Amino acid sequence: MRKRKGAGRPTIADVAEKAGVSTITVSRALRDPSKVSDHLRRKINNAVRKLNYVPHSHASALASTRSNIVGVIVPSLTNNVFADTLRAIYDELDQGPFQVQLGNSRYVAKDEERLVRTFLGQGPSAMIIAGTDQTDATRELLQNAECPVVQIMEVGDDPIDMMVGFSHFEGGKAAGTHLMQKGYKRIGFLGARMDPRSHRRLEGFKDALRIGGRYDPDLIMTTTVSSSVSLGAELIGQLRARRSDLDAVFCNNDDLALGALFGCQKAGISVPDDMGIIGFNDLEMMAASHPSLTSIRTDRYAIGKRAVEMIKAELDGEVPEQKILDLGFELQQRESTSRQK
Amino acid sequence: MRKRKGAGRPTIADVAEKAGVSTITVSRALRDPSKVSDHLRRKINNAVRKLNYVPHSHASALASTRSNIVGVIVPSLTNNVFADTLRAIYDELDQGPFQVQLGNSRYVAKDEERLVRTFLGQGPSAMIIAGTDQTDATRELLQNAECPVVQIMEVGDDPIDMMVGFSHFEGGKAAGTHLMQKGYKRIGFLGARMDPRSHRRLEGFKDALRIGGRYDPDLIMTTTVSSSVSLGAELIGQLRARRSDLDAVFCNNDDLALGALFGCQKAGISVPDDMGIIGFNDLEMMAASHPSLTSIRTDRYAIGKRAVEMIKAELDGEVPEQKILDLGFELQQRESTSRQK
DNA sequence: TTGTACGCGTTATCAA
DNA sequence: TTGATAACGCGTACAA
Repeated sequence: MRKRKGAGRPTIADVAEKAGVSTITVSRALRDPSKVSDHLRRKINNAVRKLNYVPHSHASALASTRSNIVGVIVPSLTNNVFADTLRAIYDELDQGPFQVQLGNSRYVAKDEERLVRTFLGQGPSAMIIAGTDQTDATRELLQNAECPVVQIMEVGDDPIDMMVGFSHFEGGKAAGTHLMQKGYKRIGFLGARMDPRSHRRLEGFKDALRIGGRYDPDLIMTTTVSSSVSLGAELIGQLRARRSDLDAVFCNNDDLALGALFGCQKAGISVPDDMGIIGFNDLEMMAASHPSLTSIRTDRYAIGKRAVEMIKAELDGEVPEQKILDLGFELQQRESTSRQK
Repeated sequence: MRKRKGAGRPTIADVAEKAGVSTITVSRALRDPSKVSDHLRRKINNAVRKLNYVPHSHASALASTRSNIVGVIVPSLTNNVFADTLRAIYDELDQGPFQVQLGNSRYVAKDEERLVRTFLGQGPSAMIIAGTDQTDATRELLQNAECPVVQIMEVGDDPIDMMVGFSHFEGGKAAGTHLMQKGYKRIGFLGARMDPRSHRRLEGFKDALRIGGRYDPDLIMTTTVSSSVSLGAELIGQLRARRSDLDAVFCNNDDLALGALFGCQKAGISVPDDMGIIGFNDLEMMAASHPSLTSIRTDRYAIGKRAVEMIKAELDGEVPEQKILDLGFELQQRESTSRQK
């Protein structure tokens, strides 16, 4: 007699025996209660409670070739922008039977591809992935995946499946337009990391300035170094050293904007009178600073929430109203661009 | 004949056939190459490559009652403090065969317990959990779990298994001592969230002030509201309204400290001359602000890194040098507490 | 609505 | 060092 011991915990067979039914009835009662009569369902639920039965997700995944995992891939764990979205995803998914599997691609396309491969290997219920700049191989993997796929944080023309986000090009354009409207003339751009979304913000910014006749490539200062507050102070210092007539900057993100503010304060430059500053994302601190900082507000929590809602709808067989959801953005004007003309 | 289709991808049996060996030999070659002869190992590795075989983690977990999952439970996804540690955990774990399973307890002990239950149900290779304040039930679950368990972010007397972190009590004490040394007399405390670690920082702070003869409970201002920069400005305003003679504050964390700085600037109070400010954690922005902000530096990345190293060592059967690892902290003095006496 | 029989892909057990 | 066989716990297919 060769018995293996297993994990020792109750199985669906134990529940079935206690409830006096077959295992498949228990299985059905747990996954879709409507398929089992009230009478048996009650008995089964009682047995589950008494035995403290917990479904064995690996066995379930193996038998059904479908796991309850939702794979989520983001390029950064420390960027606040993704933190809010992740929080929303966890908040939404924790209700149901799903498990989040989180991957960090570190802004490296090949790492992203590897993660997608690994996650798809688990037969996920759905995939959520940041951005629209996947490699061809990654796109193909996801297209062939038999599960809903949502690209988040931005929108574009060519979704793998679904998309929730906003247009970074339009966001950058709005920032540029705003600075011109406030009367600033020599308007610069500070950019860190310069991932594809940053590039699109820059393109939108350029577009606005060209239209306004104020585009000057000499005022654009970017680096691939990752973003930080200190870097904002550094970059604005460098740009001013190059062009002392600079009178406003659009910062790639809020960390840089805060750093630029500190840099100006150290150099004795008055914000907003001698220098206008606008950031991107509108993190909580932007409203609290002194002077308060203008920014482009994006609803990152909503992006995560809606992404999960779209997934749930598709899994429930609902026909989606739209595959692409543009949540837009909103310019929050504050003191840093409100100069007395 | 009733064939089910499976996931369609190559299985260990396909590899075995191609290599001309049995399945179990392939299994062994993959898990512990030293158990298989060079000759067969080479053939197997070739077959794996040719078929593009990827092990099926659910099947493995089912058969072995042990998954490659490392469960990680933190109380917040948006708090930068945990973001750095998480990044380290992902960096370390991405190398090996492990998968991170991340849970967000939202600072709710019951949610934490539920997550622990769920994760343990997956037969994890290890568990990492923030803090030392688990419920009795959670402790018992983890104690009975047949895997390494590391409590992170703080150290204490009574580890479930292992611990990596530092003493929040001592950190708070160092902050209080520093403010007294700099000559501040009426020293307050600003605290948000007030989770157990915040409480221990406060206790350390009180201890220092009592020793220095400067303890005044009237100068302690706390709230259970979650921390933010805006809140820092608000709290220091409230505390000053109550006690206009306040001349320094120890802020529970850096967000509050930055907010307190902004609050002072708005009210026309000079930092550090009329108000000393010290934060906790030393986020990157603290060195960049104007004036720069003193803080207690903690090495959050190292905490994650060391936690994973301890896990790997224990899984490799090594005898740990120590079950409790205190990584300490370091006071970073900056302008916000450097007044001209 | 309920049940029977079997397979999902892997590893533990025992034997050689 | 290698292999045959039987689990691991559950869901699918088919039948009643």
